[in-house]
Amino acid sequence: MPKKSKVTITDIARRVNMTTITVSRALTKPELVKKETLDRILEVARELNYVPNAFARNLKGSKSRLIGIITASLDNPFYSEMIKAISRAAKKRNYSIMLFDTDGSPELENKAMETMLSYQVDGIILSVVSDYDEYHPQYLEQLIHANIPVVQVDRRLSGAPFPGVYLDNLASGYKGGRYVLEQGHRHILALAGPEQSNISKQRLEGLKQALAECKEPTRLEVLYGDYTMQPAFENATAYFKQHKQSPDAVFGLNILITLGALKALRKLGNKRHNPAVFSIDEAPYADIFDFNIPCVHHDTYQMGHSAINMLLDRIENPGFEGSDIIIEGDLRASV
Amino acid sequence: MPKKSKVTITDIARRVNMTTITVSRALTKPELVKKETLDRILEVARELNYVPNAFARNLKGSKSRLIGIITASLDNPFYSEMIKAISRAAKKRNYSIMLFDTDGSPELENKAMETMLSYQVDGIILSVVSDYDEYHPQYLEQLIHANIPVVQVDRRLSGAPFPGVYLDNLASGYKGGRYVLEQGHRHILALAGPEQSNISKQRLEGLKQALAECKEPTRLEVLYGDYTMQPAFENATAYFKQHKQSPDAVFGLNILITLGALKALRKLGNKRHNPAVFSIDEAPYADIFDFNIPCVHHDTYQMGHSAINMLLDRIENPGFEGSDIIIEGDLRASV
DNA sequence: CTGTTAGCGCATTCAG
DNA sequence: CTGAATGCGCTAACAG
Repeated sequence: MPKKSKVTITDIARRVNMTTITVSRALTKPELVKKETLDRILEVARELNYVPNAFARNLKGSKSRLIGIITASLDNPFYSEMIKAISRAAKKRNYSIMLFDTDGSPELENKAMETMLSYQVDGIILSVVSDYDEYHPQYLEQLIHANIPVVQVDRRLSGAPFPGVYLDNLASGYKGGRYVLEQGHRHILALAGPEQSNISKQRLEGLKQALAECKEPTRLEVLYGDYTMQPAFENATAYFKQHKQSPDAVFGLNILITLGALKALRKLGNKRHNPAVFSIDEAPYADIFDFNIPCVHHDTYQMGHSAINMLLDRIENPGFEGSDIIIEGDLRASV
Repeated sequence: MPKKSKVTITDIARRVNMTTITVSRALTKPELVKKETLDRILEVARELNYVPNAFARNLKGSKSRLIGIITASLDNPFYSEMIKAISRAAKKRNYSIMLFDTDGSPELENKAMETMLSYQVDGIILSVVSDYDEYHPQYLEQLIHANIPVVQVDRRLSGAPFPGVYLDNLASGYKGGRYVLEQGHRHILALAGPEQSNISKQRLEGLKQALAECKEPTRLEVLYGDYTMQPAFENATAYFKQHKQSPDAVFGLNILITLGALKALRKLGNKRHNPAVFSIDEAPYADIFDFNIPCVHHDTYQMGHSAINMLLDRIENPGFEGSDIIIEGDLRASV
C-alpha cells in the first residue's frame, strides 16, 4: 500500500538510531561508514523504498548533472540522429537530459531556456529556431550572465559568444551544384529555407558559385520556405502547376524540403517529364530504398557527438573554451 | 562581465529595500504586491539577470512540472514520432521533459528511473526495454511506492499496475498475413523480435491464424532477433546465403527489422528472384518514396498523443486511474 | 567512524 | 500590502 509521504533520510535515521548525516554518508560516500551500519542503512533504505531528493541535493552545490537540449524539430531525422548521439554520450558520462522541442517558436525557445536555467543545467546544446542575423532572443543576456557552457549546433545564433558545431554550407551548396551541372542540368529550381536564413544563403551562394563556373548558360530559380516539408510541398506544387516547362533539376536545400518537393512531384504524377532531384542532407535509410536521390550527405551522428563532447569538456574543464568545428558534407550519388 | 555567483531574491530584496518574501511574491503572485514596488522589483530582477532556482522552489511542494520519458530507442522513427507528440502536448500544458533513451539496456533503464524519481517528476511515460513475461525490473516496487502516475506505451511491462497505450498486435499480424496470402504468397519468412517478446509472439500468432485459414498448404519460417536493424540484416543475409530457394515473402515484424531485411536483399543484389516484402509499421516517408512496401500502418503520433493526455489527466486529476487504450493498425498497400 | 551546526533559495504560515 | 519566522531534504565543515 503506497504511502503518500516521501521517505527521507530522517526516516531512515530514526529506524537505525543514527543521525541523518550518517545516512547521507552511507548513501553517497559508503567508504566513510562502518560496514555494519552501512549495511543496515542500505537495507532499511531499500525496505522503505527510499528515493533521494535531487532538489535538496542540488540546492547546495551547483552541479545538477543535467544537460539541456534545445532543438527546433524532433521529427526532423537530421536532428533526431543528433539527439541520439548526444543522449548516448551524455549518459555515458552520467548526465541526464532535459529536452526541449521549440517547434519553431521563439517564445517556446525563450521559455525553454528559462526552465533550463532554473533547473541549473550544467550545460546546454543549443540549436536555435532561427539563424537570421536579426534574431536576438531575449534570453541571450541571461544566458551569457549565467555563465553556463553552451555549445551550438547547426544553426548559428549571430552575436552569441558560444562555440558550435556547424556544417560547411557553402561547400555543400557548391558540391551539389557541381554535381547537378555535371549531370547536364542547366535550369535549376532551388527550394530554400527562409530567405534570411544564413544557412540557406550560404548553400545558395555555393550553388551559385558552381553555376557561375559553368561555361554554358544556366538558369536558377529560387523558392523560399522554411525548413519543414509543408511549405516546400506547397511551393513546388504551385510552381509545377504554373509552369509548363519543368526545370532540369530540383535542388532541395535540406532533407525535409527535398521530401516535400518529391511529394509534390509524386502527387502531380507522371503526366509530365519529371525533373531530376538533388538534396542537401540525405534521406533517412536512403541506402535501403531502391529510390536513391543524389545528395550531399552530412554526418549528423558525428555532429551530435562532437557537440556533446565539446560541451562535456567545457563543463568538466572550466578553462577550456572550445572552438567552432566545421563538418564537411560529402557527395553521394548512386552509380 | 558575467559574475559567477548566482543572483537570488535576497540580492533583489537588498537592492529594493524589501524583504525576500515581497520579492518572492512579486515574482509568483504579482497581484499581491503594490504596483509600484512590483515594477521596481521586476526591473531590478531583469537588471540583475535573476533566474529563479527550480530546486529551491520545488523542495517544498511536490510539483516539479516535469514529465519523464523512458524509451528504448530514440532513433526508431516509430518512437521519435511518439516523442514529438508527447513533447508538443506536454509543453502546451506547461510541463517540461526529461528524456531517457535506454538503448536497450535494463541497467540504464533502472538508472533512468532512479534519476526521474529523484527529480520528483510528476508523471512518467514508460516504454520498457523488454516486454518479456520474465522481465521484472528492480525499480518496479519503488515506482509503485512512489505513487507517481505512469502510462506505458507500446511495450507492456507484465505485472505492472499502470495503464498504457498499446497496439493490437494480434490483429496487425493477422491483417498482414491475410494480405500476403491474398497476393498469392505461400512460403513466408517472418523476421521477428526477441523470441520471448510478447509483441512478437502476438504478431506471429496473428500471422499464423491467417495462414491457418488458408486452404492451400503454407509454410512459415521464423527468424528471431531484436527490434533493431542489425540482427535482422544479419539473419536475413545468412538465410539467403544458405537457402537456394527464396521464400515468396519476407514479413518484417517491425519497421527496423523490415529495413534490415531490405538492406540484406539489396546487398545480395538481383542475382536471384527477390521475395516480396511486407512490414508491420510503415517506413518513414513511405508515401514519398517510389518504393512502397505494403504494411500495416500504426499511427504513432496518435499513440503518443493518447499516452500523454492520459498521463496529464492522471496527474491533474488524482482520482482518475485511466485504462488501457488499444490502437488498431490499418493495412496500407499501394495500388 | 559518527555527530553538531548551519545553510542552500524559496514560499508557507501567521502577524502586523 | 508587507514582514518574521520557519522548514523543505540534504550535505559541507568542523568537531569529537
